[in-house]
Amino acid sequence: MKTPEELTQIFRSRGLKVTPQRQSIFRALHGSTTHPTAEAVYEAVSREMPTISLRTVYQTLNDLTQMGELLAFDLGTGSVRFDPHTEEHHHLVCMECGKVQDLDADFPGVALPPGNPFGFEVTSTEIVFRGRCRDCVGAATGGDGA
Amino acid sequence: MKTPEELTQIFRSRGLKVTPQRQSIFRALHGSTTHPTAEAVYEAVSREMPTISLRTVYQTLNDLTQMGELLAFDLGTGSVRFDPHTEEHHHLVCMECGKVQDLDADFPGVALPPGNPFGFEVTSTEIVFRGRCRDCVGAATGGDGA
DNA sequence: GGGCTACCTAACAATCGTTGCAGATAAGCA
DNA sequence: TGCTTATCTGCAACGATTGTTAGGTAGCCC
Repeated sequence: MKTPEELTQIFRSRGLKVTPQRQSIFRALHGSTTHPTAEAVYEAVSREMPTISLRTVYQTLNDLTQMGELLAFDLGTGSVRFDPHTEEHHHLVCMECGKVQDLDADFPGVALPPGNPFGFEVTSTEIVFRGRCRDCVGAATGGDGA
Repeated sequence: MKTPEELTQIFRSRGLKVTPQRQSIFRALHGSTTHPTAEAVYEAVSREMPTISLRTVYQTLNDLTQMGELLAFDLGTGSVRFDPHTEEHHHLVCMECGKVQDLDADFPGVALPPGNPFGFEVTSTEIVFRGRCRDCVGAATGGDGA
């Protein structure tokens, strides 16, 4: 994720206005290491700007996504998540609590079979490991959730 | 996907009734090689049973999913898709038309780093190739969509 | 065949995430 | 400062899905 300052430059250079709302969203995203939903970003921003509307947050997140400064993905957890980490990487999805972790490992063997039998033009490859995160494993085997 | 006959057995053995509606849904799924939405299953079944309600289709699809006879997944195409192909496999997702194709290839190198640094317990691994399907590539490069 | 009970339909409301719209507001520039 | 135009906000609406209710139907077991 670029810094709020860089994003400000980018917005200006595209003729987009840099409003306090947008700056607040930039900061929220820059400080986030998770994969927030639009709702989560809205909550974070609301703390310093209580009058911001959810609509504006969606709008700005979509703008950033279209500009490639943010990735949007939907792993079946109910709502779209935004990822400030725009380089190709993979995900660990906990089926119990819905948490999503980044995985930066490289998987060199992952490519479509040679000859491209599907005629499919691959833009990005994502590996999703589903299962249970450390916390949920611990809660189940060790401390029985109490 | 098990055959309609097998599913009939399974339902019976669980004390669930095997109604014509359910049988029709079994058939629709068994004959499907795609990843239909609930709506698509509803349309297919409606052809041979026009009075069936969408509610019943949702109900039965959820039952099958809970029994593990069907996989439900959401790749960000707007609605949940059901996959009669319950063995581990992968997907090609067209970002243009939303189509989803199965990929049965095996990727032996895909596993979390040894030592399990994340404490993550993997249940299933899915690889999602995003890009453009044959049809959309063809429409863009060749016949300009006409 | 009869009875119990699950199941089905129909209709409607509600939920949730997300987006369209219209009018008010303010950023950026001269 | 003043203007132009992008942006913001609030609200309504949308699409997918589920809950509910009531009444009728029919599967399954004896």
